[in-house]
Amino acid sequence: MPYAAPMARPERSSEHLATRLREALRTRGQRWTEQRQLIADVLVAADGHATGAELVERVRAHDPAATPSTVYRTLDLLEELGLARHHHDVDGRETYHLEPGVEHGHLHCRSCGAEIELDATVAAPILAAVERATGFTADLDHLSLQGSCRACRPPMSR
Amino acid sequence: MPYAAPMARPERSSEHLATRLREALRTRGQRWTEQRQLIADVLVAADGHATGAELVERVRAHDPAATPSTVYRTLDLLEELGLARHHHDVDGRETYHLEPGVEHGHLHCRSCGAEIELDATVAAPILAAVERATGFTADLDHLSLQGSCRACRPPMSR
DNA sequence: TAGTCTATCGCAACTTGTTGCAATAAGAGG
DNA sequence: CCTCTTATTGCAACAAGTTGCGATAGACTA
Repeated sequence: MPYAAPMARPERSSEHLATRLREALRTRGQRWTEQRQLIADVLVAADGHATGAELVERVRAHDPAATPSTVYRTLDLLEELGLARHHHDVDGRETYHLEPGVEHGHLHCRSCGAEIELDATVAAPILAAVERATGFTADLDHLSLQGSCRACRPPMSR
Repeated sequence: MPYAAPMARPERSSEHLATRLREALRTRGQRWTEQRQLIADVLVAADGHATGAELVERVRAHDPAATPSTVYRTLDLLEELGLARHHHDVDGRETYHLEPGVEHGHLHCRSCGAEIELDATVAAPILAAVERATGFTADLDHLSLQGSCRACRPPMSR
């Protein structure tokens, strides 16, 4: 049994993101454009994680007229609408991913570079420990730890 | 009794950092320069936390000839020598602080903006919970959580 | 003190994002 | 289909860091 099993994800088809985006924009009096469709599609295609710069590059591959400012503004918008998230990776670069619908945290292994996602069930005892130790209610979505994963941890340390 | 008391810090005088830096540089065949002295002094004076840009600005206030590249390279060097640390704040900006000699993590309250430092004693049960839940050995130095502190948490939530 | 080796510095160009503003175009109404 | 309002876009300038390279200057030796 894996100790941090990949979580089951809700559907993530391009059509669904596009639809949700389109509806959210309508109700806010905002506009549906081809660029926004394209950016949503690219983000879907990048399913795992992608940095801002990577997304800009991929969007421009499809539509050279698109500018970084548009891409970043659209990503901000997706985030505002709760359809995507970003956090800053170890080098400070922005990393975007679709909002999986399920809150989750990240573990980053400094030896092998692995990124492990942490779902609410696995994280619950951790958040409970935070609360007991500090009185602080932490957001799972912003829980991002670095260290050594089980495979990389030197057997003798501690 | 505060739930996350400020930790007792070891001495942090400018002289001590400068001395440690000078010695570390010597043993590595590296050089002691006025700029490095100045940058170390500025970092000491900024005791709490300071962003990279703030440090650059303060260094240039004392020595307008200093360039950003030199400041950032020196900060990297201090980090390599274990004398300073940096992490990325909520906006992705680099925040530097002196290595306090004691590992610690950070809690950031999203309501009031408070930054709370978390020492090893307080954090121990949290790291233990991480290990139990995931098999992952986390670095306290990179533990950085966002959420609501005890004072800001809405009384009825959860 | 002078000479030598090479680490460090300043510069300039580049990367990753962000922001203000004028031009464009989405979408609603006639 | 045309018009009008204003959200969105592209542009250009800026902010925060990073990197390669030639010039400068520590620090060791004689």
